[in-house]
Amino acid sequence: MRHHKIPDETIRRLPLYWRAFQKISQNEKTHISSQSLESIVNINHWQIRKDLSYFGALGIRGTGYDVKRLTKATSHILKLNKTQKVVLVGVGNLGTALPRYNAFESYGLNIIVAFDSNSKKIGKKINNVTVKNISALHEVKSKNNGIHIGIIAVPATAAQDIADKLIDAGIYGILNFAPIKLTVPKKVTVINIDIALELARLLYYMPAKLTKNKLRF
Amino acid sequence: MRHHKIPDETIRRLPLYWRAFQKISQNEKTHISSQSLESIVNINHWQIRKDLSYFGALGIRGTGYDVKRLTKATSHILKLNKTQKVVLVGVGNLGTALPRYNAFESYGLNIIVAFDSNSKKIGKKINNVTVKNISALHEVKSKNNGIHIGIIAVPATAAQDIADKLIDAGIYGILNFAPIKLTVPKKVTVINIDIALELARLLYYMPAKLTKNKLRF
DNA sequence: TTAAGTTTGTGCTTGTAAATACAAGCTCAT
DNA sequence: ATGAGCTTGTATTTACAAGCACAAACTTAA
Repeated sequence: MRHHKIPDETIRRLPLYWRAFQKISQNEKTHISSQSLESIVNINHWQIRKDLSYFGALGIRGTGYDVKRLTKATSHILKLNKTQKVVLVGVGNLGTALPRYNAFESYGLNIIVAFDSNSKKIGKKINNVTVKNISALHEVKSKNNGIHIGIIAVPATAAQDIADKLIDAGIYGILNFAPIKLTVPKKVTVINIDIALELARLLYYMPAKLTKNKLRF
Repeated sequence: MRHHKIPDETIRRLPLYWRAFQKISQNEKTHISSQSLESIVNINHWQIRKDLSYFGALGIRGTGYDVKRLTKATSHILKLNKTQKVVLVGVGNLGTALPRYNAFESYGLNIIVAFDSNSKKIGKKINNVTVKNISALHEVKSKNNGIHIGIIAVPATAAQDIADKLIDAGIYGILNFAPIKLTVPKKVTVINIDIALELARLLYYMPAKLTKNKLRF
């Protein structure tokens, strides 16, 4: 199994496993079966086994998975074993919420600096994160301080320009909240979160009778 | 094609098309080909044609798609042709950002009331949205005012309880920001946005040399 | 009217992930 | 040490979505 390409969907689930392992290891339990893990993470036990098997035989038949070992393994795979520095661009409504959002900490992710173009915001501190002028974005590179991930929380019109600047500054991964598809070199990975789109999509699944509108087209 | 089940992935792209049509109809253009649409939404032209064909023959061969007609059709499918009322629960860091987030408006989505358990926040207004005590959540039902969508932006520990309450109050669709898988009846649709998870997932795709950590497991 | 040029709609192929079933491997009690 | 009872790892099947190619249908110009 080891040399197969790991499915993206497996990677998507991995942080869930990791978070569960963290929680379990706080209890006294040293081992856990895929069956009991299922009830924690709400993922089928066979799916769990298949996912974990991509990274080699990590479990012990008859006993289950060694929680410590799995924590170590998934930490390593997801590169969560040391704190990761993140740069944020855009401290508007959404951007301001992110440095305060403590869910990042649980993954060892740390927003260490923010940038904005609005001069009123520059110099402010959001939960210990200083907001700098966007023209200083290149500093991220020159300081070469191990920042490889950026969050874009600017309006759609500015997003591509910011993405280009981030990549210039040595960023290899972008979490993009702007509702636009960014064009980036192959070496750069972009993950999009389009909140309004998800909400709009949700509407489709609503029972039609609730939102009755007769219309032919 | 009409009677086939429409793929979820098609539904996921539909809001993107819709947004593009809105923009195009502001220009003078009355028709657009899948080819030119590709350059706007960054989705392959054959994918666009296949997606749209699920809803019947909406285009004209040799000419393209009638923008007005498509706007109407996609609006109807996504139920975006009239303003949709949304209820928000939890006005913490993330929750506070959402009523101010103008991206919702562009889809005709309208947060009309918010709830929180923190007494300090109750009575406040966030961008014209009043924050009420969470104990009054049932009002949503009694008023029966056409609210069928809820946003959960509370801590993971409280999320399931809030979900239950929302469903009791007549909510059929939940946008869940809490990092937990909600258990809901089949008639209710849940869409999850787990921001920290996406950021953690991004790490996996980063070049290993950048975050060098040697470790065997 | 006809032929050249466009553009859609869809059948077919390929790729990817979920679901299933079960053999292989481990533990523990006797 | 042996067999009953678990639990993993994976081969196979099933389901779904992407990618492709091209005939069908329309437009326009002569």
